[in-house]
Amino acid sequence: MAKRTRVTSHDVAARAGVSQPTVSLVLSGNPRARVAKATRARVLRAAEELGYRPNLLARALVQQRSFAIGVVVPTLSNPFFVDVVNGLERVAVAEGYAVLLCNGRGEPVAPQVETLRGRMVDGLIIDAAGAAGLPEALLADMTVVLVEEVSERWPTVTSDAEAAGRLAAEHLLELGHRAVAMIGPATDVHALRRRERGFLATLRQAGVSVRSRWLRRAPATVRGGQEAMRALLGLDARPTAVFCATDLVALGALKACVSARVRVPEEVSLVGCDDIEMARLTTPELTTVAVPARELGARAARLLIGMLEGGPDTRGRRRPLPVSLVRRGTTAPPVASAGGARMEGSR
Amino acid sequence: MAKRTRVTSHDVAARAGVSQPTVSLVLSGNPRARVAKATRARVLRAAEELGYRPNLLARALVQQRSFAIGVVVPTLSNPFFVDVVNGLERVAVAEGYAVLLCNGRGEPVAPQVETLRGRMVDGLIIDAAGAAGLPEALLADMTVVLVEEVSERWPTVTSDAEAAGRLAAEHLLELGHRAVAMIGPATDVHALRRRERGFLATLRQAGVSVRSRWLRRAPATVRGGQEAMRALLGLDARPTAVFCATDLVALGALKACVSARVRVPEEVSLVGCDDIEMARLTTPELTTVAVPARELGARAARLLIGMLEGGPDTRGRRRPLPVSLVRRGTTAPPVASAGGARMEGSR
DNA sequence: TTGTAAGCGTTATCAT
DNA sequence: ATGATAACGCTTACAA
Repeated sequence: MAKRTRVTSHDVAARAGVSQPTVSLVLSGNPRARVAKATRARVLRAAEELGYRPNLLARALVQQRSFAIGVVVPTLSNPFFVDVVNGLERVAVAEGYAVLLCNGRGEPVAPQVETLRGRMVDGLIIDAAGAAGLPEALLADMTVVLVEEVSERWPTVTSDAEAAGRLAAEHLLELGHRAVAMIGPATDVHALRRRERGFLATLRQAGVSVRSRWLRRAPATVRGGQEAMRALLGLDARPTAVFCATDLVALGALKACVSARVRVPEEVSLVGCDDIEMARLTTPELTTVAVPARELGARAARLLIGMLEGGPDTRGRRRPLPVSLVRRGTTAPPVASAGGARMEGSR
Repeated sequence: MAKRTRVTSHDVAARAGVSQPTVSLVLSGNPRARVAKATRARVLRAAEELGYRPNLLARALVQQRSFAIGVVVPTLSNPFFVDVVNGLERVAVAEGYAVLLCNGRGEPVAPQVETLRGRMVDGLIIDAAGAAGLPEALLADMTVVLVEEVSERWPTVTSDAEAAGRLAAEHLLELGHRAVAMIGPATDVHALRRRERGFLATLRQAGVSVRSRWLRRAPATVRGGQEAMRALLGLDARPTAVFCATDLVALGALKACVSARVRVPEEVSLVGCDDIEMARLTTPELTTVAVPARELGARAARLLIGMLEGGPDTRGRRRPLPVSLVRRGTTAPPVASAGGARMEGSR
């Protein structure tokens, strides 16, 4: 709020020579508002002249409805989440909802949810932010949709994360890789765990097991991928292929390979997951599994708004969004000599 | 808002056997609240048991203060702005302000500002979103800080954009480049214009002029850079070096070169601007001018909050934040044969 | 068709 | 130390 008091519906009423509720009647777009043409015109002109903007807070207070939805994402530094948000905002705005975006920045989300709650958002979309770990009371009596998580309690929108892992595994197996590693999630992010599970299960079914030293865990960041890959390259026995839980990790891994002068894909194949824009900008381009981020967001928004508007029961779990393998430059058949060479560490 | 009505201070009052204002007195953390220890304890317990959360909307309404600041950025798909937001959020949250983030998504910002205004944010930070072009009335009686823009009307926080252009030019000149091109901004984004101006002015002072066909304009996106670079490479006479207004553009340009099998930096040098994380992930790594995004955001937040709290006049324009050249792999001296070769277009 | 009155959940200014 | 009472700016019956 600015210091000097803003123009209210009272001011408009005074100027138009009508009562304040009449102003409200005219301006709130209430369909069954029966106002004389003349007064309506006067009110509209007065509002225009005064530059009147309704106070949405006051409106929300009385309507018990803010027409705002809260969105919690773990970070915006991963372009994947930016895409989810983009998809979701487009829908929300079109439906007349404002989006209050809470950037987790890696910090605990509870306070953020708290804030959103306090600001009386009509509903909440929580994306991969560990809603399961949230105190029960925090989300009591809230309308919530979860993205990329599972829950008995709230409806969810997910991608087919296990399929993502499976596709990556099948691709590597098909190329002939048997010495396969993975850089999985360091924290308990549901979708990433499922990618891992799908990957490992598929390998196992093919009779390939991932040695424990080849199953690394790293934060879902470039740096995380970089460090994990560095460790992998430092091992006596190296894998011929690595699946990374996210593209950001894969980009870090690729960087680590380049720094260590390990050729990709000749010496080691790399598969990411998400298909962020950056995946096409490296050389070689990153082979990855495309996950429909925007559609994930759009669906979540549609589902939430549907629930808010109390339409027919839309909560029925829809099937996960399909993912697809995108073959690019970081994967190739393994060379025969794999599994033994040792590198001297870079940097 | 959820359907079933939420617990209010009245409920707490009833349970604690006190009046509602007493509850407010206890819970609002008012320093000069003189409440008996016993009552205070009872109130706190009742609140705890009921899971009471104050309605920030109601509070804002009566206090004429929402403790929220609005932030408008042109897009979150450029990591640079994500960093600005990160820097700014850290400060805001520490100072007890919530951040209402408005993602421009390339669409006009007026409606977004409108929303923020309606939601009674205490102040507004507008980053490179063309606040100058906004209708006068829209920002009337608002407390505003501009980032990376100039304005007589509002205080601003900027980086030294002209220096950014100058550093890029000096670097290229030093390497011996004379056939120099630039991919500038397609729209009127102030900082980008100034980068361009600094670049061109420095070249001119060194007696180098940029041919008009070598001065391209493109949206500040990867695709924009890609297409502009493709056009540049298709020219009969090619430049030996290209300065891109942003890293995203430079990344696109680099990609275009790789696709066209034009070697960087041997055949063409590339300089970006911003120093986003991605700049270090390509091969070769991108030479760029580092701009302190987070610090830009942090300063803006500090300035705005200072104004809101009505501290001493902090509005005095501070000097722009310094930028610095980061020499990496996409720049090298030109080869002698430059300026003539023609490529057959890729794709 | 329009004005009056009530109330949304707070905080703030008084009496008591 | 605490309890009425009056805002804050709006929407929504209900009266006129």
